[in-house]
Amino acid sequence: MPNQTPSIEATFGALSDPTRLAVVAALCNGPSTVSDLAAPFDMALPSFTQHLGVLENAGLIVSRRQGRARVCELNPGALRAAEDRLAAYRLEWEARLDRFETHLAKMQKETRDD
Amino acid sequence: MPNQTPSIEATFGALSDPTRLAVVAALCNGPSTVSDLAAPFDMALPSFTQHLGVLENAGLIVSRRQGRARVCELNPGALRAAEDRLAAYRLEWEARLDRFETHLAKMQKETRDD
DNA sequence: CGAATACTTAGGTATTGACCTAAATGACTT
DNA sequence: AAGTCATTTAGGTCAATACCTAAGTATTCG
Repeated sequence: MPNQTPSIEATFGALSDPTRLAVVAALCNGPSTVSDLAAPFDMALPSFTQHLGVLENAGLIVSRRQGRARVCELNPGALRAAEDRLAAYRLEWEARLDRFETHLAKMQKETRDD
Repeated sequence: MPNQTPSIEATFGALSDPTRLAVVAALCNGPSTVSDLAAPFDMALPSFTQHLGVLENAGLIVSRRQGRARVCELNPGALRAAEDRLAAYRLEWEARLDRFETHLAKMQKETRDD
């Protein structure tokens, strides 16, 4: 069996390599076989399929056998999950900044009122 | 000198570790010193500061010396950059799906019209 | 069936990454 | 100036990752 719902760390880890990032970009244009995906890279095939394994374990791609080839496809759900996670951090930080600024404004007002 | 504008791979790599992800989460609540950040982790300090170094090289945090302590702070710009990159992939994929569905619909219509 | 195609499996090397301890620095405190 | 606190530097271990070559399996084609 492939894996459970992959951790967000695994997703980010999968995206932390230029080869794998390029594969994700390529798959934006639609599903593709392993060898078509591998063609642009100056890398032995077993090394390349290892990268595909990382992407698949991270849930970023799915694949199915089709005859003697294997077709890979992007899973936009995983992209969205990573995106949402980052947005949550950023929003939390921005909310804190807002609170801080409100607090500062109140302090200044109180100082004026003394 | 610290570094140039960090690559998106470096950013994702920095986010691919549970310790570092927890640091990012902690820094959402505001700036903090190295030892305050380190306190929750069962890890020697030099190991922990190595993680901070990875986050800083990736542009996810910035730090300044303050007396004998070092204060770290989140850089939401880097979060946003990573978020935008993921969104771009996802949107490209979704646009492709739309085109594909439009194409399918047209094919069906033409078949009916034969 | 035999040859070609599309991958996968097996197994090895070299670099990187995550941790550690011990010792050094730099900055306040008394 | 001596002591303490916050962090860094130095240097070493162990496991994981990124690659490789060679050989195997599965599928299609002639």
